[in-house]
Amino acid sequence: MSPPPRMFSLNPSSGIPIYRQIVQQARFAIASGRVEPGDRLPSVRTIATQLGVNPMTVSKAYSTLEQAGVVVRHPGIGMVVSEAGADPAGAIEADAQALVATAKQLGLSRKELVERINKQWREEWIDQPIPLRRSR
Amino acid sequence: MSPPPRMFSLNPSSGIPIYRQIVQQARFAIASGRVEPGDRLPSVRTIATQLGVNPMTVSKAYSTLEQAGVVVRHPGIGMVVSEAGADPAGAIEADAQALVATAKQLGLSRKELVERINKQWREEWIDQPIPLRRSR
DNA sequence: TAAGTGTATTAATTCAACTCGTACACTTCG
DNA sequence: CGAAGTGTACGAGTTGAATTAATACACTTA
Repeated sequence: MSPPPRMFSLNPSSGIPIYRQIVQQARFAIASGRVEPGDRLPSVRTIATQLGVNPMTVSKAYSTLEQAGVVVRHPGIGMVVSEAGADPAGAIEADAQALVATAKQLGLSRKELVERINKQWREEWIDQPIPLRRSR
Repeated sequence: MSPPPRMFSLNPSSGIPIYRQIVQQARFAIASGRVEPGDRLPSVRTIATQLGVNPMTVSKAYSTLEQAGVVVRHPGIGMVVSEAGADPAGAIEADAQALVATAKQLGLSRKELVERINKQWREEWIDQPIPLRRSR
């Protein structure tokens, strides 16, 4: 009943902070269904050892995920993926709200804003998540 | 004759950088029609004197506006509002780009993102939203 | 030429983000 | 209870981007 060997891996040359890489990979793992609500994430020390970083760095990642409602803290047990955590829409709620507010302030119509989003969608293909190291 | 008495003003307690305040106010002035394409913006030194800041600070704001296509530089003349500058869509480009990038990373489809925007649009009817700050 | 435009260059400063070391509170389970 | 596991509060160190400014310059206009 061992979880996937290595859930996280680092890309030192990416320039992305360690704790953010962990957050990203956890979110992606959940979004892709590799980890489901109710599943436990690896312990802070487990990940810290695997990645060779400080436990506090991992803790910061977990706190971020908890703040976002992706995960729930179970004292003495660890971090468990929440039900709502599986919904990726929640993760962008804050950004979406801010964008809509600005658009309205500038007098943009809803259609214009949506059109802008669509255009951006077509032009944007960067930012693939860090490749997962799957040992198999 | 005399142009609008004071096109720009500073809010020192806002925490928003000076040059960003200038950019914002210029954009709102254009979006609201107070300044139209073809109009000239006040000179760098005029604004610098009025606000008591360094000309370079104003210049940075103008460069930002030029970069965004809001304004065109006319050597020896000054900065003139461009035709495309009247389109407020450009002002939200950065935020839209960030939102799309995040959504893609989370595995959201384009339709789901747009639906999210629409929902947010309906729920949002604040009178004077605080302008966006950069998301970092 | 005189007076007006914007800006390249350089430097000082600030300030938030990031990471880590240590010690602690807590829960589980033998 | 005690050992071993969970996450974390606190504090400090480092770094790097962002912001603002002083100065001198290139350019256009009239």
